[in-house]
Amino acid sequence: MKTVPQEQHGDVRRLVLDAAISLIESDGAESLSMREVARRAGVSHQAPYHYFKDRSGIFAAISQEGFAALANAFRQVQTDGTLDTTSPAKAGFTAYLRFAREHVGHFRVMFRADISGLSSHPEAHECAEDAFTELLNMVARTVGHSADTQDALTFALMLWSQAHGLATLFLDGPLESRMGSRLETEKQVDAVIELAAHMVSLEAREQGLVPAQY
Amino acid sequence: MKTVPQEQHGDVRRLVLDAAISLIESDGAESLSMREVARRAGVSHQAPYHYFKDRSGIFAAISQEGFAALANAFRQVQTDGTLDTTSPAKAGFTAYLRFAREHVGHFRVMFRADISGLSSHPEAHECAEDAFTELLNMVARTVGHSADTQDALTFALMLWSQAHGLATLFLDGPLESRMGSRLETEKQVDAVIELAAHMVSLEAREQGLVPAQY
DNA sequence: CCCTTTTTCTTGACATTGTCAAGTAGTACT
DNA sequence: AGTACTACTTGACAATGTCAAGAAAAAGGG
Repeated sequence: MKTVPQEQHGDVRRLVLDAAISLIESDGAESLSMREVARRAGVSHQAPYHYFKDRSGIFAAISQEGFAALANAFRQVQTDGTLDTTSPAKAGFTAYLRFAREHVGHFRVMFRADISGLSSHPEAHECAEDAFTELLNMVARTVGHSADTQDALTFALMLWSQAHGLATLFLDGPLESRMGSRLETEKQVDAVIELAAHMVSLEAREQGLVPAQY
Repeated sequence: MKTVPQEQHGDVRRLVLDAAISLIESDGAESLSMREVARRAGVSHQAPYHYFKDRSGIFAAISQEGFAALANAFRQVQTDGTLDTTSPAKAGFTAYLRFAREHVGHFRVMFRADISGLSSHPEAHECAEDAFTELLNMVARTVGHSADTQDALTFALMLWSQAHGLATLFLDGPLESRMGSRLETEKQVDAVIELAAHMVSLEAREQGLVPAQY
């Protein structure tokens, strides 16, 4: 088993990653600079290169971390057995939106093919695959289990698209100005979630889906 | 030692924009460089500055162009009076995804708050507002007209989220590797569209929505 | 035609960036 | 002590965004 770099003394790797994430949160991925990150971590401009091959290495590490956290979030959606069968998708939607809001820095990297590093960094790619698997599991668990694999995939993709679109539109989309306060925005998101979850129920009923309890 | 003006007083502005868009399409917005764009447009490294205030000015122009084109696309969805009442949202979804696929360069800029310039460039912002208005119109026209303004907004946002999420996931998301061929991907997208459109029909029927024909 | 003004583009310069190369202080083990 | 390795640092270089200033070309008027 491989040793994962843990909290040693003043772990520079962690400092660098956190600086990068907070930089992305505040100014977007565009303006992440190796040197600025190093500066904020209080190290020389070359220190980060000891932990990350290059700039894209930092992005890859962030997206890896992000997908791992997302998979975790999926895993924790209603595993306690108390399923809301009238609105089975709501918990999933809410969890996705919360993840996006609480991990803005990660989220902004994970879904950008040009910087996510999923194609070039296998370890990040694996975490993404894992997250997708957990998504499928979550859908089967909460909404229902399709007999046909293809149908299950399509259903899951539809749900993911809905959640992902909502998250990206409200995070980075052109809606900020249109919405008034932060509270207003929150209310609007909840309304969309409610509507979408209701539609999912209708569809699930028509398809005769039932949650895979266990 | 200067290059012959092969383009007849060709609009440098257009050349620069097209070079930028194609660069973003192939390598992502991250790697758009003023100087590379100028090089591809066959002009000096400072020529673009005559048409765009700075790098962000180019992005703003692209997102403005993009939102204008998107508004246009919305306007053209089923204006011929032949509405598909059993699957009223399908045309809209399809149009959105076609727009995304045919304007990848624009699309990648329009929905990134850090580079879209919507907050700093009013003319781009206005085009975005316009596109949103046209979205609302399109929804009322094809799916149905809600009495309650709030409901109509929520419904439109739900539809937009669904379409947008699907577009972004398939354009830049972690699905490329999972999908096999390009054809496979296309089929999967169509399946999701079909499912989503079906759900919209169910919901519209329950809400008693009817398309606003005129 | 020439002269002036404005638009359009160029060259030059500078600070900042990503990254390679090489050096150095500390720790671990022999 | 010596040797190897880790975790950095300093130095250098090409490339980038952008400011400043100049040149060329076009436009307009006499």
